[in-house]
Amino acid sequence: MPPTAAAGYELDPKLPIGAQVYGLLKRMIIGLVFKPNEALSEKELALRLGVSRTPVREALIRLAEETLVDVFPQRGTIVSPIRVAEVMEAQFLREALEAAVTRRAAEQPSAALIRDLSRLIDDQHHAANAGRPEDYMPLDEAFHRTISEGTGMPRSWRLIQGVKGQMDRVRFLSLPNKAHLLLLTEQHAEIFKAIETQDPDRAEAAMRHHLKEVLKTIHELAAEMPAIFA
Amino acid sequence: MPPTAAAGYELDPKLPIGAQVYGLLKRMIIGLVFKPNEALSEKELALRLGVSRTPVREALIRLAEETLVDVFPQRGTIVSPIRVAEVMEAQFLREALEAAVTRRAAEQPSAALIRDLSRLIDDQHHAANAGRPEDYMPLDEAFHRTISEGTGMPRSWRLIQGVKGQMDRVRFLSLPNKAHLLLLTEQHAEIFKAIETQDPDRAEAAMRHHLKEVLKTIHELAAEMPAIFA
DNA sequence: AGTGAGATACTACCATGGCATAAGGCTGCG
DNA sequence: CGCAGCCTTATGCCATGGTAGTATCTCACT
Repeated sequence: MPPTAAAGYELDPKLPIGAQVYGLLKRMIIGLVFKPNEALSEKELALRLGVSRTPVREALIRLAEETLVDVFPQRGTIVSPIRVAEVMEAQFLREALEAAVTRRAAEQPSAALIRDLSRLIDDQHHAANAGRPEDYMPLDEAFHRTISEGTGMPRSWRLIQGVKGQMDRVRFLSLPNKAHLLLLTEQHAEIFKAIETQDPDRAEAAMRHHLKEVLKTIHELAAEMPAIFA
Repeated sequence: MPPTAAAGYELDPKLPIGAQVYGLLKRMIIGLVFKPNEALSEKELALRLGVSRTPVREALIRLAEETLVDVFPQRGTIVSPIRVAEVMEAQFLREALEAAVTRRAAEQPSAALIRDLSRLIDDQHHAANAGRPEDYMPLDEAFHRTISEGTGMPRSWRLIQGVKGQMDRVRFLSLPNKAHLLLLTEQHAEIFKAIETQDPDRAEAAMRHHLKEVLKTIHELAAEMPAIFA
């Protein structure tokens, strides 16, 4: 999880500042530290992060491309509201991409891919039983990233990540419980088995089914908390 | 050397400079005005375009995300070489996205979509018979964009555009002749008919077949002119 | 002649300052 | 009392200067 809004932004001056600011702001937006419709000022962010406005601006431009912020020229920048239509489109695009990649993975899985996925599922099983979502989420992310990158498609993961932000923000609204984490792990295992046994149809179907889990919560949440939706 | 670059590439000071520089550089890279592996200096580009280095830098960052340029921190920026593996991945991702969108379009096509596509195909037929590729390319682009945006998925077009650059650069190497333009139009018409008659399977298949046309030329070209490939 | 170390010249990177523009409040008039 | 127009204030946008880092070139030394 990101540091809180109040304290502890530790930026490493040795690494490119712009990229760090981007990652930090993105995590804070997804983690709802910055709420939808909240104003984000270049000047104020730069002040609070202890950097100049240039890298902040670069980060905001990148976030705007992912529609996590809305930039109004000469007026201001706000955290974008959660627009149901956009979340649905993101879901659709992610499913299209990840289903295709998973199918490809199942066609010719490398030994390294099998090994990495297997290990990740073990770790997920432990984290799920511990019941701590904050430990689980990075493992979930790693699972999906590994399928893309382990199949020789690094760019597909970057595209998926770009659309995923909208969905993650919704997901963050509902803290999954232990049972839910175990269910997710079970679905991951199913995807893995299909890849391992080189069954593309089954792998694609399992991935599509898995991704639809997120969708289920959206409509419930939209009804519960309409304030932060567009 | 004049303060502005080659004629026809001038910038409107009233519009956001950064976005204009991005579009201009992208067109020049795809159009091979800037050759693969050619060095691009922030300072020199700014000088030639008559703007400051800041918007040039912003444009280069965006182009780097599309892997049209490679930025080496503190060293320099070059036009990325045409990497066959990247072109193949771009092709794969584009097909996954556009096949899904086309299927969706065929499920519930709006009247406006039918009308717009129909008109575009007429225009393409005329441009193809005239045999001028430079007139045809914008129409081709519009056809694909219209399917995405006319189906309520504006973001899908942005993703497609992001990966398309790599492929367009390859396509630019082989000037299509009149027969080829007519073939493309025929394929567009087939996609259109499938959408119009609400036949998702046929629409998706037609789009996949259409997109594979580009692939055919890649390997031939890679053999012909290995110099500009990675 | 070959090699290594240092100076140099280049790069992208970040900081800062001035600018134009648009929203919102205030004032004066109807 | 209501509305229109000005003005203040804040914003993002662009220009420019300084900094740190890297490759190359030079020259001394082996």
